Amino acid sequence: MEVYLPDGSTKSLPAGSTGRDVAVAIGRRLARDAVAVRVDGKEMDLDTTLPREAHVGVITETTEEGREIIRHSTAHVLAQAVLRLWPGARYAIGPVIEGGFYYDFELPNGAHFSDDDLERIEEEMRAIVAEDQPFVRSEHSFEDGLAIFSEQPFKREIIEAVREGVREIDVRDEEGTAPVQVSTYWNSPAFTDLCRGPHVPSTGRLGHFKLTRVAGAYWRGDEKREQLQRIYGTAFESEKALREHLERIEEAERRDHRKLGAQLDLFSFPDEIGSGLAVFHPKGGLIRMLIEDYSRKRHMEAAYEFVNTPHLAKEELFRTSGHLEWFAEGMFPPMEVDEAQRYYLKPMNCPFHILIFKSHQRSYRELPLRLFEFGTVYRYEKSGVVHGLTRVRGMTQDDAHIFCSREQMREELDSILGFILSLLGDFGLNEFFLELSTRPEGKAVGSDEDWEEATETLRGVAGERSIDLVMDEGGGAFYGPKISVQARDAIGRTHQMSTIQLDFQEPVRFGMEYVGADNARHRPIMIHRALFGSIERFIAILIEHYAGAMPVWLSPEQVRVLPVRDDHDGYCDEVVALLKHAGVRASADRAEEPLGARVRKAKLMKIPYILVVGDDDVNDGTLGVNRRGSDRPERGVAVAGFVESVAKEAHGP
RNA sequence: GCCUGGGUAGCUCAGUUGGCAGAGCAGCGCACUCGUAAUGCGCAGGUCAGCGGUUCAAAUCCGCUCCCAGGCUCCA
Repeated sequence: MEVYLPDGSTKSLPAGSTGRDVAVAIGRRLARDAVAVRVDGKEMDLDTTLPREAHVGVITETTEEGREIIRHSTAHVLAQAVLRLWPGARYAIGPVIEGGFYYDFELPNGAHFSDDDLERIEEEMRAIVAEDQPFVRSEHSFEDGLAIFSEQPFKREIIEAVREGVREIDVRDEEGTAPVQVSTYWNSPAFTDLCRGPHVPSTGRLGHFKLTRVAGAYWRGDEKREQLQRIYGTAFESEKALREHLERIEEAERRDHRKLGAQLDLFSFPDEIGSGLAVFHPKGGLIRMLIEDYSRKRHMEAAYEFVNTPHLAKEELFRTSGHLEWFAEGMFPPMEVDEAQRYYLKPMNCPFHILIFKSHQRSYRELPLRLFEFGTVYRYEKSGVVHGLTRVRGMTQDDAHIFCSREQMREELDSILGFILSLLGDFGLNEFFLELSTRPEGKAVGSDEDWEEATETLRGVAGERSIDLVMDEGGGAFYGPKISVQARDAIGRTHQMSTIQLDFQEPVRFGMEYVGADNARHRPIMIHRALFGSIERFIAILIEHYAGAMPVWLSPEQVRVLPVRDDHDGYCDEVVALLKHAGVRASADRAEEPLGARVRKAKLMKIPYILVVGDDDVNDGTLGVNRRGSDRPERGVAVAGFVESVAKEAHGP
């Protein structure tokens, strides 16, 4: 038989050879690292007998595909371990997810896993690995499959779903045999699981895993269905790779903005105020002000106009806008002001900006009219979803609504996108991709044609940038499709930042018009856009991106000056005064504690420059400069030169 | 909302079988005057999240409530 390899070469092997034979024929090392094979584009077990002619690639353990197979195989071992420890447990699904896997169970008598169970389960899993049980594939008809899993309602439901064609299944029809209908794997006579595969050849191939947490999860993600017990874990090909992965997770935890926010005294969430409602302390407030001021400056340059609107409004406004019809579940319940009048906290700023547009008759000469506001909105997020500053119940959007003609919209959208990328870049976010969210089925207003035109316009604008575009079907707002800009942070995570929404509906609902050059009345279209998303979220992302060490221009305290002894105080004060005069945020920390302790405190606050001044400096007019990120302080730096260079850095873009 | 874990001093966390509420850091006071990531001594600090119950006795056991974290999107 002939085997075509990915590098274009061909190998002849005896008929009936397996994937493993191919790996062995290529090399010993490859055979050792192989976990599965790809045959004509399909992943298969190493021990699968190959067809007479096939394109075969060996999947090795260090590739993403190889790791997925290891993780998936480990999930089966997890299921087997749980079934050993909880006889009568029912098992549902155990897929691979990004960076790991999970498996869902229903334990007998409504039992739940606790954190302590994880260790017991891991131990049992190690026993299964030590037993080196082979993974053996067998194929069955639907009827046999239902019989094998007669005690397993979740497995039966999956088989039924496959039979009814609700789910895709990997149907293989080789050499004219009947299509595979249901495939199972067993790795000991006592444990069989329903699975498409492939798997590693035997459990002995596994072992570098960790169970990370337990959680509740609904069967098929449907909150009306059974709540199952989920165990999350991850697995790697080696102990070293596993350890590195766990260290990466720790790194992410170190960067957690909630933790850093408390350590750096930036903000807090007092219980007395309520869930998802933050207060900004002086240092956090300063960062916030700096971000807002910079944004205002850029918006001013980009010909936006600044408006202000209140936080609440009468029910009627949100009826007109459609929010009460389409967004009510995201809104706080109304306030009854008197019998006849109900007020709502605003979940969005758009209705208010529309009213500003409508305050007098508009001419085409005024368009595009760009109204900008740092608008604080309130949204009722379910108690389980609030998270630090990234998912809150009260937030301030850097929100603008642009009213323009249909002829202007494309150019306007394009310039907004350019504006966004440039502004985010100034904050050190430079890696992006775009996401296009389309009409949410059953949750949208407006005609199909309008949606089509809006979606295509956005697609066109996005397509002109050389940035990846991914689709998010059904993810748009009720009034229109949107482009969101996703940014990648310093440790590779992506965050949704900006959104641009194109809206033909609100202008209709509010009866907006302008007078055209033809002296006739026309309907404007409306663009909603927020660049930071919300200031709160944006600050959270910056904190995590920079691990709390904000760029100099955004650091609440840029320079701290430490006199070695108290007879250096006078010189220290002079240096602070010079820095302040140059527009640098500087302060002194007197010699009431040992120098080392003061340096440490300043380091913990992640202050960009720590200056130490002592006898030599007083005599020579110099400084000792301890720069953030370097552990070697520089002595004898001239004051004037330092002040000039740090002042430049302190002012930002 | 649901599942799991948690809530003890400002922060991080101990607290055994139910038997006087603990430590480190931070704060305050005194001494120390120091050249680059923790000076020493002392003092103060608590409705053990809240409410109810069991008990001679509850941080600890039971019930309810509130708050926080993770998960509930990844599909054999």
